[in-house]
Amino acid sequence: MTDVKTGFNPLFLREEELRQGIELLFFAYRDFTAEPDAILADYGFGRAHHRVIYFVGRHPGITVSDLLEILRITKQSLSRVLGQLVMEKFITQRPGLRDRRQRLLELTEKGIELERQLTERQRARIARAYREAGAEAVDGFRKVLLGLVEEADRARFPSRSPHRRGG
Amino acid sequence: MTDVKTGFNPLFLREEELRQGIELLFFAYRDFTAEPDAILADYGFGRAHHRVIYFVGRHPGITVSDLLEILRITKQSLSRVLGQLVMEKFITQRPGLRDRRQRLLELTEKGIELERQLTERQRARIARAYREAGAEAVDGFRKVLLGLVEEADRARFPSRSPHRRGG
DNA sequence: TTTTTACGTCAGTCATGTTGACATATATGA
DNA sequence: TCATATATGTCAACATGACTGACGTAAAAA
Repeated sequence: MTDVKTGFNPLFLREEELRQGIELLFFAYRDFTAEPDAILADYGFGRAHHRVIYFVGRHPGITVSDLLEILRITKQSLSRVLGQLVMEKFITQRPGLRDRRQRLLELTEKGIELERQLTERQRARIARAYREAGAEAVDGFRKVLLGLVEEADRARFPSRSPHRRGG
Repeated sequence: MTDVKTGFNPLFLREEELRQGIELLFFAYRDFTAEPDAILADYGFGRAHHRVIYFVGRHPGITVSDLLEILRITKQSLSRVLGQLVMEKFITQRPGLRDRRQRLLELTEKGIELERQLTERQRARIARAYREAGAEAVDGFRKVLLGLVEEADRARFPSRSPHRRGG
């Protein structure tokens, strides 16, 4: 039985531990977004633009509705940001082949360059944290974060294939 | 030497792995904030109110400047949100004892109740993720997230004392 | 006594989200 | 073929939460 007085809890779910988890997420996310935000400001863009650029870069040819599902915002919100990015030639639209109602989105060369510049900072930050924490910690990080994500979106994260040593 | 062709990288820092980390953070944070956001809407509050309520609850008697450092926003931004919370009696202010210029912030009973209601959802979500991932994964999660946080703020997260089994 | 600090306020602006209504082109099913 | 559903876009109005800049006040510190 759980011993409240001594602070021992077999499920490791003590209040303090959970609050630290909450705060780690807050501080990590705060610092994780700060660097790209500064770069975006130079372009007159904001974090919303980064998200669009990121996911279009990640899924070339993505449809507007798929992007909306990822971002969980309204089409009107997306429209403003996406419109700017298309107008300023960071993203191109082309009609779908099977379904010509769709506007498939892709980064232009310019868009790829900005995406690279933005994501580079975040990649470097993650890389450093991964390196310092070690491979085993990275597995735990992934496992817990995946548990925080809604069931429906977990399929976006296939479990890694093991490292092929020399193969 | 790193073998690019075979995808083997001894530092585990392959592009794909880093992008998955970036996306895990995005999706986890998105879903982590969605539930409290919905509750806050019932009160006519937003995420900014949650952050203030959370950190005042976490550090009773916190000063305005300390809160500003945590949130990394301007005093004008904080002012509006904090002003509402004080006016609607979720938070009280009292002058500092040693320094009477300070306004020490504390949650009222009403504030504590709202904080509990909001944080409960996040705590439950984290608790579930922790439970499903296991203690070892939790350690890794903490280690990596801490590495993402700016050096200056890492001291906010003391390393856990080991579980005392039986007192 | 002067300066600095902690905090507040007024005013204006911007980015990003919302709801609601309506429009258009295309796909799909009866 | 015709009706309906879907993918996308647009206009308008609004709320939240961030920003800068300027100025004010009380208390601490030099």
